[in-house]
Amino acid sequence: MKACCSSGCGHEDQALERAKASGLRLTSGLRAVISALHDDKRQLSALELQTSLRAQGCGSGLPTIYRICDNLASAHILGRSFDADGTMRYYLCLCAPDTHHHHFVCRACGQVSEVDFCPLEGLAEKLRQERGLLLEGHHLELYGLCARCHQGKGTNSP
Amino acid sequence: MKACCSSGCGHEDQALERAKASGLRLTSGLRAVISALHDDKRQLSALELQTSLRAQGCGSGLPTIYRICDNLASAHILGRSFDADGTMRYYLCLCAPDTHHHHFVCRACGQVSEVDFCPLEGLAEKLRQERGLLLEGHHLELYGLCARCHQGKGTNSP
DNA sequence: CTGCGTGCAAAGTATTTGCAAACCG
DNA sequence: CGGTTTGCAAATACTTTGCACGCAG
Repeated sequence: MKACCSSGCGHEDQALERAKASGLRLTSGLRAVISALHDDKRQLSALELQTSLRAQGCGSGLPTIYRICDNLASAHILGRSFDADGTMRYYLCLCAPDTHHHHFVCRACGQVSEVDFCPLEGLAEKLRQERGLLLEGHHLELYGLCARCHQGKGTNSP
Repeated sequence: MKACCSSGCGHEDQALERAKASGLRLTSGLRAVISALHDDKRQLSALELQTSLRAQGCGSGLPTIYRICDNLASAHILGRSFDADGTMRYYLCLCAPDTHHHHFVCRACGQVSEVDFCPLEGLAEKLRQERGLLLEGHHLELYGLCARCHQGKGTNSP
């Protein structure tokens, strides 16, 4: 029983469709990467992805995994970030590529929730008036406890 | 004529004091790192720091620079972040260690301004009520054009 | 069939570690 | 003087690249 997004979950197929639309070939490695990131909703490093792919029976090497992820990131299907020790991590980006949104990372289970609004609404205006700073963008990552880890008081282990 | 913080600028001395208070020895390498980060207000990588130190006549090697920065970061005198290609960068953190604040990085000149308020005031409440997410912290980086690069329309080159 | 995607091996680059010598306090 | 800091060399870890082969479309 795979944990999924609450809704009927066409997310995985949707990601594959978008990959195809971007001109990528739907190879077994690519499918496995999307599937892995979809099931395990944490941000995964290349090494973790490889482990996960092996469990699916896909023996892709690290270079291949990096390349698949690069391709998917270029197509805005995956996002990339760096964790505290500088390791690159990938996550499935379900929102439309042009939708401004943020990520909430659970400190306990590592799961990532997408937050579809931006809490920095009036900030650009404020910074411009008070400091003369022209705000063009921002990078925001939220962390804490997700609903399950918080309410259940237990670890929502993946 | 060194560009400085507008005010009388005891920032450099203040950082050194804090380092001493944390039990660090005020060696020439440490002084040079603080001085470099103070003058050039961008976020610097270890390699850039080395170049800058050499200009000051300090020939410290990379491992030493990493160690100095580690020490200063542990004492909350430096902050660390990773740029888009995963390289570690250090910056002087002038606010008190327990003051919650953020950084605005100028896209043109690279200079970092500290923003001493937090634009995410009501967010924790909102996330908890609407999604059951318990927000414990966040990482926010703002980028755009600083006052000089914006108003002067020229590049405020360092 | 045609060329993108993959596998493997090897190269790079950034960062860390070990140990003896140098230095701060 | 005693323990922290440094220098150098070498190790480690992560990521990228080159090239021949295989598979998707």
